[in-house]
Amino acid sequence: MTDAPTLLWLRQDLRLADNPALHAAGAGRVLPVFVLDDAAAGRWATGAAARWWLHHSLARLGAALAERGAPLLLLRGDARRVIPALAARTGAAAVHAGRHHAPWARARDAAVAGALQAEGRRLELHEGALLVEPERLRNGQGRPYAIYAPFARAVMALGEPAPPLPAPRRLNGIKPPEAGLKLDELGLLPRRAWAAAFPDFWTPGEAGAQARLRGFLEDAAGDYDRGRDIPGEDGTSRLSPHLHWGELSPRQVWHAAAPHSGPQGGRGTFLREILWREFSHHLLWHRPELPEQPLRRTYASFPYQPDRALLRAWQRGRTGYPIVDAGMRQLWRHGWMHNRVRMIAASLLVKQLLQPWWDGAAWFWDTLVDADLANNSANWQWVAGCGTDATPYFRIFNPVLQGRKFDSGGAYVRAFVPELARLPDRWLHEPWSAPAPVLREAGVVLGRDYPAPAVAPESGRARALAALRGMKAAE
DNA sequence: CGGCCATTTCA
DNA sequence: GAAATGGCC
Repeated sequence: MTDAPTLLWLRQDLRLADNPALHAAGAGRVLPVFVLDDAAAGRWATGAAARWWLHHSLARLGAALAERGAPLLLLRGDARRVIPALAARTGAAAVHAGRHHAPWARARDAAVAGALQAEGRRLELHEGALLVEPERLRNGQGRPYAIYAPFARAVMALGEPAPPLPAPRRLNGIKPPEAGLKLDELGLLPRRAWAAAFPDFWTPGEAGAQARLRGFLEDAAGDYDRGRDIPGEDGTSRLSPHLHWGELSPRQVWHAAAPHSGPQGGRGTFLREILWREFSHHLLWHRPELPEQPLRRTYASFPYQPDRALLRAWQRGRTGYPIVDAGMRQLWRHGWMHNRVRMIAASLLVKQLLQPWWDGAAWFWDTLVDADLANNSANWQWVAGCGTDATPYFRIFNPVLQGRKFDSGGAYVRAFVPELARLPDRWLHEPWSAPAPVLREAGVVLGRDYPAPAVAPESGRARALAALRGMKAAE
């Protein structure tokens, strides 16, 4: 069976370059396959915005693979059944796939490996989604790192990751035993016009990822230390959705960014952001309860006050806090929110509005094109104060001060909250404080054109600290 | 990857 | 009296 074909099972590694699974499978006759598998993912099935991305990414990947002689087979169903069945029909000796570290994916891969093995075939999982595999990194006590700073130091101390693999020029594809589904038949695109503006901001697919990486390193990376915190500027890399779907590997990013500078300066800061992604993924690997349970167990008794109306006001960008509302509306329109504003918006929901962090996480999961179980869960726990390396609960963002500091010219708020556009900078981040003549001049009636604050500015912080004391008393 | 407030420092 | 500093929540 030396000429037995192999399956290349693509999941979250939708690229040709630096793809170890493709590299291994592409040595012989190969059938690339993608399976839309919502069953195994359960409640963490890909959210609506990420599905939009996936649709377009698969379109580009399918074209690139077909060009090289191995068209992509699209299927839907439970991969625990679909992959072994396809392997049997093609007579494949091996299935190659990139490692996928989410808890549900680990369980699924174990089941697939078992089913294949029972028929004398094998599942080969390849590295490449992370810079360092989670099993490989331990602290002085032999335990996984729980704090970011020593984690990042340890990763940096490992030195350069291996150089990226080239993309194959030609592939020896086999004829699939079935026609599979057309891309449209996967039903990934939203029915409503919600995502209509996404194409103005994103180019899913490997070429778009490379273009974005090069553009960022040429334009914004040098000023990243400052620019990354200004939501009104295009100062971040915006690589997160590309990284989530594996259109780009972290070691490709590393090797593209590192040559330009040492550990200091904009590129060093940028690489440390890439390490936050790495840290979140390691955390999820070692603490699979991360999406569901607070890592600090005392927070299980935190007295959240679930309120559907408050949650909805936050989701729709109608909290009455301009910087937060701008962020929530950016999220709805672009499928993405600037990182600085994510922190402010999340902090307001959890601390001032006393809404459960998992409700916020669920909304982000459905609306972010970069929704990623590790990053999303870890960062929400960080904001909520219940993560291992979390911001202390009493560290409560003041949305007015944050707005003044990071959107001082008001470009961001004016872009997404047009009803406040004519307010002068002085009052833009706290319209409730503006004198009546100023509001009149700007054509704003609070409560009609723009909501009054969902929680009174002077009481939000006190409420949050009172709730924290409530939790400690309940221990 | 804070904010608040008391206190100090310097114009 | 504004701006910087430091302890505490």
